[in-house]
Amino acid sequence: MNVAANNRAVYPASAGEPSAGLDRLDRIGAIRHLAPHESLALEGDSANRFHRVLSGTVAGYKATADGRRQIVAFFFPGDLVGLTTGEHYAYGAEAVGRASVCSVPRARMRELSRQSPALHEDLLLALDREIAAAQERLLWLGRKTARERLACFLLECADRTGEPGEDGRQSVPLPMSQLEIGDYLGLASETVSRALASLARDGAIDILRPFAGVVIRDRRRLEATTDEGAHPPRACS
Amino acid sequence: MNVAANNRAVYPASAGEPSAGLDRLDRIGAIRHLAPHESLALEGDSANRFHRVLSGTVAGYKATADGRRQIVAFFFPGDLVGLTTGEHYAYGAEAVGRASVCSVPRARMRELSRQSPALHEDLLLALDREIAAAQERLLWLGRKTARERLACFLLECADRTGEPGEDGRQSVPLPMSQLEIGDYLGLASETVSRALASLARDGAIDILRPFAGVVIRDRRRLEATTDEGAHPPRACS
DNA sequence: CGACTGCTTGAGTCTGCTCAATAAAGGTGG
DNA sequence: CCACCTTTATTGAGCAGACTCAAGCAGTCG
Repeated sequence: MNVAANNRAVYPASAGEPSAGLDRLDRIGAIRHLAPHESLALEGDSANRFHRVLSGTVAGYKATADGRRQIVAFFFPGDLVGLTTGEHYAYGAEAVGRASVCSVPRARMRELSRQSPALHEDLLLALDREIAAAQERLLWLGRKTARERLACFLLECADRTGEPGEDGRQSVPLPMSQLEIGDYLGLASETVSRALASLARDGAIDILRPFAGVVIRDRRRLEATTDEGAHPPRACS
Repeated sequence: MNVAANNRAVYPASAGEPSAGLDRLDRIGAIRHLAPHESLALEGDSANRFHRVLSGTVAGYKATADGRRQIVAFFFPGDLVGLTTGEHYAYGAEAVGRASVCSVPRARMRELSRQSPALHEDLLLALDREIAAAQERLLWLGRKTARERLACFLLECADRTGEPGEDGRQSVPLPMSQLEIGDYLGLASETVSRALASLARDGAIDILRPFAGVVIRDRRRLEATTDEGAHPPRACS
């Protein structure tokens, strides 16, 4: 069995070093500022433009008829929202807190990507990462406990947006509410609160008060929590 | 709120009418026959070729260190397995029952897709569908009950591989075991069995004995079960 | 015709949800 | 700048859906 390195999604270069190919999009798109919870697109809308996050955070979500909601992805600065070849958006998108995006007409983008192989390559990579991320999260939602999901989530955020702090402790700002974290992880907000408290109790993290993120105090321990198993320490067969 | 039509993934043309662009792949790839549970690729393997399913079914999966498994996708004839721009496979793949695939070196494919816009277009579409499918399933795993997941799954299979039978009842062969269905839906196999029995008791489906699929007896009812809510019929606010 | 694998069904347990009450922040307007 | 109101987080109690463990029963394949 080979599961060693692949249990967390990898985001080579989303926030840190925005790729040269994508950067040119920022110059041709229309900038739009979003208030907290303002909608960028609805699920099923015809998809004639897509967006690149400039600042803040955007959540992509799906919902059931009776109001249950599942956040399908968080988009941070540099990420592309609404990538699809299809006619309609597969998910709705709204701002988490204040945010700004740059909207590019899909037609214009196609044209550009035909001209620039670099841009084209970057788009494929972005699609690829979106698939990998979604599938990674299928494992979380299908097979992991609340504590494990939280640990995975915090490590993901740390790798994507966390500040360096390579002395063992790393500050991880979390712009979204615990309810939104719950909608991302398939948990009730109360469970998120409890799981966070539990991780803090174990000394893996410190919770910022008032809640605005966490500090990873013991990354090793957090990584271990990523796969600790549902039941108490049960031996491997 | 607009959630009407988008709660199930749509697979425009996977089995029925394989696209002309992709078909040419079958001529240049090496055909490989797989025994039940034979592995096609391991998670993390370097991804130098990908595969098109010719017959049978292939499962793509991820696993945790302690052996829990999540099937990320089922691939039916005509589907592409292991599409990625990245260096390594994001998931392992193995045959469900007997299967055959056609393996194409990635390098060769790149070349072809540069020459043929039709093929290129088809590949983008396939990627797109893979994303949409994965995200759809995030909603299932994060927010739906066992019965709901089963109903969604059966409808998905019906739309992808089911035989016509548009007189209200449709035969849906299920080549995979209930354990595998469980690994796909994030459920224990016993729960799958119970949920199936429950749907049959409600008259939505008939279960083929010995287990090899179901017959959709009342599609309407099955679709309703797709979103019935965790708790007993609770009114919408 | 056995041995094995896969499905069914039951009993009991547990994780995570719901409901509820309280507390702490943040935003607003006087 | 403060009182007020809203939103978000915390914590407890109880419930329930799904899991585990276990036994029994086909059906299949050597």
